[in-house]
Amino acid sequence: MTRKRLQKSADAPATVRTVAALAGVSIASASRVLNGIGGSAETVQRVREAAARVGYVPNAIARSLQARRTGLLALAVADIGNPVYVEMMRAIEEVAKRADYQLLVHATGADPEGETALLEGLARRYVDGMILSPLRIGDGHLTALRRSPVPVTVVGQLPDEAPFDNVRADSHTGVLLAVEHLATTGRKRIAFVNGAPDTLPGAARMTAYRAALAGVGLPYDEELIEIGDFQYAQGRAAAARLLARTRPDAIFCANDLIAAGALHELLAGGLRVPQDVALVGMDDTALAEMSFPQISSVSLGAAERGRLAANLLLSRLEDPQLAPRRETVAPTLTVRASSEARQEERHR
Amino acid sequence: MTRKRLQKSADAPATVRTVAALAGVSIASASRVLNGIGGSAETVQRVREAAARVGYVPNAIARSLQARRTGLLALAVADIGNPVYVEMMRAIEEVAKRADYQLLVHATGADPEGETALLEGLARRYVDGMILSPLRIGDGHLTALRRSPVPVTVVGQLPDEAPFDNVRADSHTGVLLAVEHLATTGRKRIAFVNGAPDTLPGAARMTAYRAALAGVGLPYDEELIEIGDFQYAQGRAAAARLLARTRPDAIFCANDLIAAGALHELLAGGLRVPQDVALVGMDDTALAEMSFPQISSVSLGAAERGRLAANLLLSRLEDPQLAPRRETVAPTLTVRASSEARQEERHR
DNA sequence: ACACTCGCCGGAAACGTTTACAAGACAGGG
DNA sequence: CCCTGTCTTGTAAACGTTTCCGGCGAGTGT
Repeated sequence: MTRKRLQKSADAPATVRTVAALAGVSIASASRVLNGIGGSAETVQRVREAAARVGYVPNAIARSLQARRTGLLALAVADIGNPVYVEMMRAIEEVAKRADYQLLVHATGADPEGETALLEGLARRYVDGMILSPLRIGDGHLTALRRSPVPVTVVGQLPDEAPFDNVRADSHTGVLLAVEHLATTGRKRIAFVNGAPDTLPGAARMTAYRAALAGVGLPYDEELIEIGDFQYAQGRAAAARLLARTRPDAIFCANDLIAAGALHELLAGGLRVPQDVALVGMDDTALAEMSFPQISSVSLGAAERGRLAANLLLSRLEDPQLAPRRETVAPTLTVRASSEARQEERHR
Repeated sequence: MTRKRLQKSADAPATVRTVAALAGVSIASASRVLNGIGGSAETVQRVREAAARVGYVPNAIARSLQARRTGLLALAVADIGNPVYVEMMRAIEEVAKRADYQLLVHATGADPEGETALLEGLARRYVDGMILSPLRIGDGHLTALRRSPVPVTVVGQLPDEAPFDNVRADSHTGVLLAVEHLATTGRKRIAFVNGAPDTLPGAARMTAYRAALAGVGLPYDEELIEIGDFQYAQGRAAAARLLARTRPDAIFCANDLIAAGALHELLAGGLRVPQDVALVGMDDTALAEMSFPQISSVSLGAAERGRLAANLLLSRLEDPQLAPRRETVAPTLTVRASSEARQEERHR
């Protein structure tokens, strides 16, 4: 049966059989040598040489089919332009690399079809597991998650009964931290520029804002609310509308991109930050540090969420029978120049 | 030979044979129905039903092995935290999607080992092609590129004789644009904050800066040069060193992250931008627009480079025999508030 | 009634790898 | 001299698909 064409069309990529034939051994021996298990000195030498001669590169797809694993993990995020996801990605990558997985990232662009398509595409075993951080989550997602042949860990709010590994931020406490901070430093008219209210974070932050106001004994005022999406441009436009309408003494923004936009509007309007208007963002990304003045921001622990998600996923890969787990990470507030107490003038 | 176990261990994922057995047809028929080609109404119905019952999800790995294509492209960039790569990625993704490829991104972290490892790993046919945008390029890269079984398009400088599809920016002209703009608006002491000089862009921008100075008839002054890397923090530190040492009337930065850092230092030092010191960045990313004042920046056409690279890759996938091609995209300067002409006071 | 086409079907090969298994070679110990 | 154990090798099955090909039944035209 070795009378198969030993020479293929000449430039077809070399396979293990090419190598084996050239070295004059069986494909089993060739494979063993190439994987560094067994083989007499003689065969090892011959196979190595043959492999080098034809420039043999193993076909990872075939290997994965046989091994039933690829060694790849995927991260799907809505918007990789948002630095908070970059942070999360870095954390995941570190954990993954330590367990000898490579991480691939896909930006779904917040479009739910893209996300389910990804679930139905990539997750068909191109990757061994997946971390998904959706902005919205619909029935489509849930059924896609359920059918997924590989484990998926979800970062973000998930219906309580959904049986998936899940890491969530505590937006509620995070918003509370920001509002309390602003209130205790004497601000009374605390505006809120939210992202899209039909997203999970958007909805959560909105209700948390109302609750927080009540908590510190401030009245809720429709006038002080504006809505954009979670991007810079829309956030900035929303801040502009807000400032054209009313004059808050503080603005809390649903993420740092929005906060950067608001800062821009404030400064362009000749207002001093924080003396005239204080500013607090959310996610505590590099952007908050890069702005001038630096923006106070509530961290929802993106890196920590990434780490946790990665670990959940890895442990599930080891033992698929595990019961679904759910972790929540605590927010922290970093106060920077944009919301320093009023009385102290800034100096440097 | 159908006496193979029809029931596997019960919870093993369903394969096409499971479906076929359940529907009482051959695997060939099952496969055909599942791919929507042929089949009598009767069988179509039975197979569909069986597939739904067992929650059949095709194994993409197996499919790819047979089809010898995966429908995936990869983009490897050094630092996904740099918005310029985000822009490039978006452009690539759009082109890829239109050709029915999905794009996966991997951040190599500028570490050359990671990059060659990626080439040798991913490119072993997990993806159909790859776009690589390395900061440095060594012999390791070149040989890895040569052995790669899938086509790789390189974005960035490449040795002239290297036979790979290649898209490059024109750093030289870009720097010239910036320096000429600053010079013609009356700036005489134009400082330069570079990134790592041992990277390809770093080296190119350095020599271009010297040439540009000569071009506009300004003297080259060591004092006006500082070096960081291409990140914000190092760039900012470099700008701080520069300002502690001397007093330029303009700063040109090798990318927008550095420029953002320089802006921070300038403002913190109480200097007015652009009245006291003008500022120009490079890459023209979202960051330049988000800063206050907005930063003038030279675009090296990241999106366009991405588009071109994607198209080169796609056309090579169609016809592997194509001769290697090389494209260069022209830079453009966007003047914003940070470098407006001196005499006009800014207003808004 | 016969030859022909046409659509559907199943068997089997193929994609490129790893690995279980058995067989052969050889050495050492009794 | 034989038995046993170790080491190496090759054959073949397996991973889960898709697809080539030959067969078969039904319909059509003469």
